[in-house]
Amino acid sequence: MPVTIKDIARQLGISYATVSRALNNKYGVDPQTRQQVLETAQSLHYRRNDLARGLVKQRTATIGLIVPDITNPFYPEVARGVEEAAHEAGYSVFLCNTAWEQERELLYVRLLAEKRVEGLIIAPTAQTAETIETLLTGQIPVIYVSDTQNNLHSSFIAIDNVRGGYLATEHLIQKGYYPIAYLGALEDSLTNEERCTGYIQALKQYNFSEEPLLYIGSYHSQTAYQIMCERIAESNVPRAVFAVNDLFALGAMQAVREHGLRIPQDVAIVGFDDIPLASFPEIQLTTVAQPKREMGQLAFAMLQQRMTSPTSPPQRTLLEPHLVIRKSS
Amino acid sequence: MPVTIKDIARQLGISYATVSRALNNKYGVDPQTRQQVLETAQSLHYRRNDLARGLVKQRTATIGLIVPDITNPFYPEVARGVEEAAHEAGYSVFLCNTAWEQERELLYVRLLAEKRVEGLIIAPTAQTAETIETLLTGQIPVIYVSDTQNNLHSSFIAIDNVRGGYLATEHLIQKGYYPIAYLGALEDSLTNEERCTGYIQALKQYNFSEEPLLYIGSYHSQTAYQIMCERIAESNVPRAVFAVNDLFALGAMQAVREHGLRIPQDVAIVGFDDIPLASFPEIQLTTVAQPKREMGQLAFAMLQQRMTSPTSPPQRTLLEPHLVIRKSS
DNA sequence: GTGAAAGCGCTAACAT
DNA sequence: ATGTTAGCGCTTTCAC
Repeated sequence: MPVTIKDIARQLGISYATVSRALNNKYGVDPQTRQQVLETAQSLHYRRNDLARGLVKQRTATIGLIVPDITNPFYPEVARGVEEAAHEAGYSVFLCNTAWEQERELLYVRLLAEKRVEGLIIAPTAQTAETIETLLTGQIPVIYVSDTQNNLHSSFIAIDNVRGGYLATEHLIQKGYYPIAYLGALEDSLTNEERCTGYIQALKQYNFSEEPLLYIGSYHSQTAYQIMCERIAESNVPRAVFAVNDLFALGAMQAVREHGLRIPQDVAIVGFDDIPLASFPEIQLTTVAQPKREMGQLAFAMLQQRMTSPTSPPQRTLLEPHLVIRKSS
Repeated sequence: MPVTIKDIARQLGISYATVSRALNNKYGVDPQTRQQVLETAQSLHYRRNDLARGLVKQRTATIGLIVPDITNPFYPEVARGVEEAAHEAGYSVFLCNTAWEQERELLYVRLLAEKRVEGLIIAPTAQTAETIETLLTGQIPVIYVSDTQNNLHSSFIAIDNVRGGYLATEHLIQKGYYPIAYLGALEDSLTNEERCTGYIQALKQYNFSEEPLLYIGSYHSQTAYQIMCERIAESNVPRAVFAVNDLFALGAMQAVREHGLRIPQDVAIVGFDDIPLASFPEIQLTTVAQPKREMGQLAFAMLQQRMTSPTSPPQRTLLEPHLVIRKSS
């Protein structure tokens, strides 16, 4: 049985209210008493019980952060941003990983709500926003990060994926590559759709005769690799590939290189995210950069705003994407 | 103000004890009553308060996982293993990232203890074990992962770093490379030291005339890169490099390649961890593999054992490292 | 099958 | 400056 403030009070022969006051640096405690309390707390290895504290204070100073894939370097970067900002504001953050499973996502939302986190930042697996909203029913403010949301009452911060897709594709078109394929995922769907929309827009804009070439697979690390391998086996290789994210681009790159094709001479590749690896010498992946860390920080700032004034109107922040051209295209 | 079981009870004109029973699927509740309770709970958007529940039950079904660097692909993999195992056992896990800051690590230990997690899995930043132990004073079971511990009363699961360092260096020696440098970090110290010890052992074993060549820097993503750049600038490039981990190896690789040197013809490189990238075609990094996912799963299994029988003797698991030879050496 | 009541560890009035 | 007390939301005896 852990030590409580009552144990301290008993040992000192004082009331436990005084102990509480001393421990929390409140006014009206004799400096000497406080000193004694602090000392016995130390010697008894007292640890305050945040469950009890949260229960009475109706505050936990904790937020939840739910990400779909901790294995994709993009999300850890965002997470660090959130963490930095939260830490500075006196909040601690509980990070949960859903591994692209929608069921887990809802589980964690429920769990975090039950643990009474004061806010939630979610990089959703798909268009689960509706479900999440009904699950929370406005009880806890939510900020969606790296994912736009259709329903107008929810706040999000994301990059302009359509524009990003457009920029990437435009670049490939201007380089004269033809045909250009889009390599995407089923999950991650809204993000995926938007980037794909940008791709199609660019195609239409510049060359309406070119049909979209969509390679869509499930979101596993090997998907992009496999899809490209199949195309190569069929001798049906596109001149250029725009991948929904850098991990997919890397998978494609791997497949292309393993089959002795050169980048960009045989196949040009563009990704999305600008993960640390993209700038690596032998990778040199052209990609649409996202301000990951900043997105995390901003997400927390938005959340804090909603935590302090829940009635404020939802914020919908769309960041400008920025194409980073490297040797892969 | 959130909905409580009292609200449900009031609306139904029953006592809230019954509501609690119904909600928890306890015996002795009229099926019809239960049904009604469930329905009103739903319609009122009731969410149970885990703070209150944990307070009375003295259980939270939650564990904490503290990692030093979520940005290093090694840790997310371990984290997934922990999560999988924990989830299966009905525990949820709160992941905390210390960013290699010892102060933060202690902060999180304290925080998680106050939140009454039932167990802690820590991949420590350094030899903080002593401090952590005194902080917890046996109140919460701890498993150290990916880090051996000197004090015999603590449990850990780690790879045999000395052996790993030995294997890597032995490989480079047998390839005939000379001189061989060790590229390590200040932080991560015990792990670092052990791998370095293995390196020195191999050197002594095979060629006692060769002096250890130690390149030690702080643990930032750019450190390895910078150190190697300096050596290259000085025209003082070792024939081979054994790096404390794959991220360092990658940094070295980047420096080497940017300066027009070839791998392994000019400089051979070996890493440690076998992160997903290591097998990438144009990387092909020889490395000491660690069973990351399994380590996470085992860590949880060990923790569970200690949570159920806290008096059981500490377990000290040392896994066998496995050298994966690729083109970089 | 259900209600009344105690109590988990703590904070915050309200007294003194 | 300190003690007393109520109560946060819940589970769990113990009655009935």
